[in-house]
Amino acid sequence: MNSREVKTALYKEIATVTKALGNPHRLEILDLLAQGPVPVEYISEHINLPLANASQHLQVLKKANLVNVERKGKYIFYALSNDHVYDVWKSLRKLGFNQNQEVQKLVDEYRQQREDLQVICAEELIQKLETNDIILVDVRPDEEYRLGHIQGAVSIPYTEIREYLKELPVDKEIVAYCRGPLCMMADNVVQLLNRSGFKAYRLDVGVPECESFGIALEAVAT
Amino acid sequence: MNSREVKTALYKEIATVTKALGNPHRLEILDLLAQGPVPVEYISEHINLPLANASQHLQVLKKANLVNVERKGKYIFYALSNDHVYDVWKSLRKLGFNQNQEVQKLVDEYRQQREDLQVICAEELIQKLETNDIILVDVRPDEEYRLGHIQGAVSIPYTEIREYLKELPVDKEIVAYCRGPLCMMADNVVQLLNRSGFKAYRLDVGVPECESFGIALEAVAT
DNA sequence: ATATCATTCAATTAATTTATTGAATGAATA
DNA sequence: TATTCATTCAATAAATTAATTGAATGATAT
Repeated sequence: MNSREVKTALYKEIATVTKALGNPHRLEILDLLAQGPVPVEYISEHINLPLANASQHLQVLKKANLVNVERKGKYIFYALSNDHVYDVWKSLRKLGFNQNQEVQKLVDEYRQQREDLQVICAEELIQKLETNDIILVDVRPDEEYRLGHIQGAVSIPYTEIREYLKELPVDKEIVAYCRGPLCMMADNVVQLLNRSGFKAYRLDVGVPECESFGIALEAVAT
Repeated sequence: MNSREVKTALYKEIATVTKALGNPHRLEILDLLAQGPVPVEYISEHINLPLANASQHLQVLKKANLVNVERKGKYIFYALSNDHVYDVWKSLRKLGFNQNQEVQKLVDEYRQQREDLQVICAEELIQKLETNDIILVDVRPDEEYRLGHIQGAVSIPYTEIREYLKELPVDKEIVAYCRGPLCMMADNVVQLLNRSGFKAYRLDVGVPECESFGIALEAVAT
């Protein structure tokens, strides 16, 4: 095997993995799996994809070694096979945001309620946690909260936020977070909270990035 | 536009960019463009791809905003549109190496002459440059050397190394480098040098990564 | 042991991607 | 202004990918 042949084979191999990533549904699956291992059914429901279809895409990811499979009782749980996978997704996301005006426009349009939407970064959260007495709210589905959430956060799924409006203290700042930059669950919650008289912020990173910023996580023991 | 529609559009946009990356030839083009802006013809020759085919792939990259186009005289130069593109390629490369045993096997097999191949990392190069009196050799094609190389390096394209064997001093250590981890030009040179009685190493990073390790680059004024 | 049911498979169709060929463009130089 | 030639376009055929449907697995738990 000469150098040209090795090179051809190398790029082919890496392109195979890249191809497995090059599908909107599969990217969304990875973004969801970054929250923690979940069964096929959960994926199918949460990203609005027929079950057989979700399974098929998972097979593609599995063949590319991007996900791990583990059976627990009745369900088969899929998980990202390691941190490199999320790293790639992060850099793809960043590239998409910076290269593609379409992407930026989409997010900007959806977040045009920016007067109501104050975003804070990881460092600001750490500072607020140290100096202020804030309430940290995890607005993802409860399943994902249980798999892992920021230390001290309470779980209020975005679908249930209205029921908690009366219970939340108006005199404390509230920081809401969700899956990550492309996730809009926190946006909606923060908007509603601010319009209801609270002082609320959204965290600009999601649970998967937290540890790299020195934000400790914890999980609900099962 | 509701949240589901925004999400679908977002993932679709990012998947479009990812798809543009998901082809072996296009990945190799990006790896080459990371060395500096070159015309279509240069790409076609160096990655062994018919001209019309190379052009076609470049159009795909262009449509995805991954490359910039600039005419200079007779030639049209293509370049990576920004650092994010190389970041993605880097993380894909890392993922490919870690996930895919095929990739590792390929590189290992090609480098099975490991007795002859001592690899040093960026930090070790910096140390050697400070303490020892070494010779740093850029073994890429001269065009790429001129576009940018490590400060103080001399250009000895790997195709011409045999002609320089007599001129190189046997009493100094030699460090050779090339395009990056997937590039084998330095491997071949280092192997030949060591078998010819020199003390030679290969640098494990390429020119594009150098600056992030604090290794200064310089270019030949045109 | 068997019924349940979460998941995968299989087969079809439609859509997209790729390589190849030769012709067309169009900017730059003489 | 004409000619050169680097690059792109266009058209075709082959190969790959994706969605859909309903049937088939096969491990779990009763």
